[in-house]
Amino acid sequence: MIDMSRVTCYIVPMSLRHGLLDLLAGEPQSGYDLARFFEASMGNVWPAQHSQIYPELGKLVAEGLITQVDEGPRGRKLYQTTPEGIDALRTWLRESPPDYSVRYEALLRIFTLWVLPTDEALAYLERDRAEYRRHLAQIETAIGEVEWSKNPINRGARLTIEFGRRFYATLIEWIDWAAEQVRSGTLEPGGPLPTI
Amino acid sequence: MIDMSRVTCYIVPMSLRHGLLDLLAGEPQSGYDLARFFEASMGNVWPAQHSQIYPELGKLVAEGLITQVDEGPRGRKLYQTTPEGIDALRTWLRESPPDYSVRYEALLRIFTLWVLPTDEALAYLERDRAEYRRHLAQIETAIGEVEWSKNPINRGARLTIEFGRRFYATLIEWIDWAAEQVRSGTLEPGGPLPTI
DNA sequence: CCTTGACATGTCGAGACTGACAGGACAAAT
DNA sequence: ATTTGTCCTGTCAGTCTCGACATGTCAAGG
Repeated sequence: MIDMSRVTCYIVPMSLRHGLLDLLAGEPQSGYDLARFFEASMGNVWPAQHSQIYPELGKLVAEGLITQVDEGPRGRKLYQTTPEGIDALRTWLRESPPDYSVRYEALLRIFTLWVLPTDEALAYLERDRAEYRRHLAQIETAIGEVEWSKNPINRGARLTIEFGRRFYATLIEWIDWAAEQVRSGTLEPGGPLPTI
Repeated sequence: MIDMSRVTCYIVPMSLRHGLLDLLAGEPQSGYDLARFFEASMGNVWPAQHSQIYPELGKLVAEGLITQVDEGPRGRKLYQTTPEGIDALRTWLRESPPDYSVRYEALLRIFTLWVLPTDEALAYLERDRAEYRRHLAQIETAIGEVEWSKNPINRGARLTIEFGRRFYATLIEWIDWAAEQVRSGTLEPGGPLPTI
């Protein structure tokens, strides 16, 4: 007899695989394309290295969720999502609960900023700010360059990209505020409470 | 001879350990406290389960970065960060490059929203919106309840919490915009391009 | 008395993820 | 001719992370 009281696990992370299924639902792409595209768009909410992408593509082919539609120069393999793959995406959205948790190391570090002297903390925030400006610029470039109107897939992606834009704009506004607080001595002993 | 051309790795993730070092730098806390606190504050940028926290506390004690300062009822163990632990935090901030990547599964899903019919996509966004409102409310409660003025540690945490507040406010504004786009047929074949 | 539920600490196996390693194809420049 | 650089696919060891499992304490209420 199987002890059914023990069988309580239904968790299905596998975010990467669903990201890939989405990206391969439009134009066929290679693992190399995907790795680069991840950097620029989906990578803003779910980063992935090629070392993780290639094995996953293999599994997806084995399960019939994508197929290799062509082979280009230098062994370049082009994949595309099958109808079964699209079904898998639909099931994923419908059946599994979203994971609303956020992981952001760069912000975790701000918690610890009090261990640095004020001037060093300010320099730290300045470096972060520059990074955020880069991200914002990159997203705005993407918004300007890609043909979003093409199909529902691209227009759907445009929705998320728009969040990216607002996200980095908010980050920059926030970090300016934070720098102002630090400048006024918040991180020093007996310093003032941050004010909104 | 060691082939130095191969020694190129310096990566130090270990975010959790530094999160714990920060949290234990003020009032002594137990693993149980930390697990609960993670949910409410640091967990907004770096979630952690107790099953990961307890072993990490053991390692930190072994390395002398925290010490057990007291034992309460029910075997409750109270830890506090040592001066060496604070040094480790400072070194972390100074020597290791921040990881600016964001992981957010709930937003990854929005990429794929086009596989659902418009009405179902709208219901999906509505559920997300409710979730974001919950998070925002929780953060605003935390802002109102905690004594942020106490010390630099708490005031530093207040900086990050403030970002959480703005983050969820931005999410809600964005999702209202996204729902409006979906309502106007963006995810249907031949639908309009999202407009800002 | 005994059940229920919150408090509290811990382990474990499996899967996710990373950086490093490895190697081949093709184009352009030297 | 050969070097350099980008393109392109892949593997692997080690770490991180999670859900499930396991165990025990204490207080309150029935």
